[in-house]
Parts: sequence; structure tokens; C-alpha cells
Amino acid sequence: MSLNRITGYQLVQAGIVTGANFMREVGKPHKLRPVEFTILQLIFETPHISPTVLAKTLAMTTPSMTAWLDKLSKRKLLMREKSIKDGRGQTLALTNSGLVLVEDVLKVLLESEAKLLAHLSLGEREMLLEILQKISSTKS
Amino acid sequence: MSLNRITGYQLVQAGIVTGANFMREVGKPHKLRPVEFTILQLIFETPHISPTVLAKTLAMTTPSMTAWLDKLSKRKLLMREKSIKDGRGQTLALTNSGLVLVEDVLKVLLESEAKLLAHLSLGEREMLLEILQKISSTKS
DNA sequence: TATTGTTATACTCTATAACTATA
DNA sequence: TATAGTTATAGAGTATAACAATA
Repeated sequence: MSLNRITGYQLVQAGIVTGANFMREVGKPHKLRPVEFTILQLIFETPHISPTVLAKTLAMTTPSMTAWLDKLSKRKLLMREKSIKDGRGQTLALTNSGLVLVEDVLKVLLESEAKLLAHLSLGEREMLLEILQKISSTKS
Repeated sequence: MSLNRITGYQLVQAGIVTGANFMREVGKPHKLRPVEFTILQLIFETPHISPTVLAKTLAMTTPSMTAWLDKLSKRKLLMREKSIKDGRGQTLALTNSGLVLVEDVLKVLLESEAKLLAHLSLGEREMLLEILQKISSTKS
């Protein structure tokens, strides 16, 4: 028996490959961390999402999320608005430049990952995403 | 288009699930980080492996690896030996307690991941490991 | 000259605790 | 009392640069 049978290990190893692709194609040129892109994209997909929900989705604490939102806010990529429904809460929204960035980056990522994983068949790539989503859905 | 189509994102999300499983089953009880287990297991699988090769395999710098090896060495889980072939190099080996730990942890991980992923079919689990390994093999 | 491994150092990211404001 | 979000702080993990020893 070996490390090759440990799913957690294989996920990390595969993540090294996709992470390097992200850094080369997006991270360096846009000075953007993976988590920063993910936050922006999640706001794009779920308008009015709150910092707390975002933190839970990405398995981090709210103080950490505050720090990331501060950085992205200073770069004018997103805005914090007071929630109307709950005076304690916030509602997050992309600025125009945030929207432009997210659309560009997503396109670049889809294309570069397609090249990166070109040695996999289409069926394998579909299967992979499907299985990974099943695993993620384990999260409470 | 959405984040769901980004392999890097799905790998991270699935990694949150397996990472939480590791922490609960192994990390907390044995006070062991995932990278620490991986280092020990790689030494077990590849006796006489060197710190530099280990660092490359795990995509980290040699000073980082030195720090991890220091910690594991202080816990008497591994030993550093001078390489006979190359006076600059080292050869890593598990101590007896390192060997016992690694064998126990690997067993616990295989069993707990099997439960964690029980909602996947056997075919899906095999396919997943196979595809992840294909992606990892992209690494130079 | 190049490589192995270590030390020194500073930076990034993180979590915990204590706090404010609202529910 | 509980929850949303912030601030303060300390710790973990990291990378870069400079170094010693060997090739």
C-alpha cells in the first residue's frame, strides 16, 4: 500500500499542477492569489453574498475573509454594502473593473486548463469534475 | 460559465473535505501535519531519498524542507545520514517509531477515506485516483 | 562553477480572542 | 443571548539571500 491510494495526497499533487498553471497564467500577470479570484468569482455567481457565507464556503475564518475583502476593496475590485434585511450584515458586489477582471480571468483559466489537461480525454475531464463535486458536496 | 468548470477550484474544494478528514483522524490525535505524514511516507516508500528530491516532489524550497526535517528528527521519527556517494548529500531513513507511525497512519487514512467517499462507486474512486495521477505526471 | 543543505530574515497567511453593533 | 463583522495579536509556514562544504 502506498501514498498513491490516498485521495488527499493525490488531490494535493494534482493541485500543484493546476496551481502552477494559475500562477503563470493569472497570478503573476494580474497579481492575484487563487483565493482572491475565487472570492471575486463567487460574488459574481452569487450577487449579495455575505462575508460569512464566503468564509464558510472557502473554509476560512471571518477575520481572514475580512483581510482579503480589505485588499480587494482597496484595489476597487469589489464593494461592501450594508444589508437592508439585517443591519449587522453586509452584501458584496463587484465593481466594474472587478467584473471585467473576473470575466477575463475565467476565460483564461478555462482555456489554459484545457491545454494543461489535453492529455486527458473529454470523458475523463468531465468525470473528474463530476466526482470532485460529489466529494465537495460532503461538506456540511 | 462558472467556477464549477475550473479544475483547480474543484481540487481545492475536494481537498477541504479530505483535509478535514485527515485532521480529525490523524492530524489531531498524532499532532501531525499532512506534509509531515507525506514526508515520512515518501521516505518509507523510497529509502535513502534526499531532502532535495523530497522538496521537489512536494513543490517546496529546501530551507522549508530543512525545517520540516528538523521537527521530525527532534521527534525521533526520522534520521539524517551522510550520503556515501556524495559528501554534500544526505540520505533519509525512518526510525523504528517513524515506521510504526507511518504504517498505522496509512491504514487509518485508507479506512477513513473509504468511509468518507462511500457515496462514490468503486469505479468512480478508481477513476479518480487514476486521473489525478495522470495530472500529477504533468510535473517536470 | 554548480550543487547540497543550513542559517538568517522577513513576509504572507492564518487562527484565537476581544470587541462593536445589531438581532 | 446569539450572530455579523472588525481589530489586535501571535503563531505557522513560506520564500529569498547568503553561506559552508563538496563536487
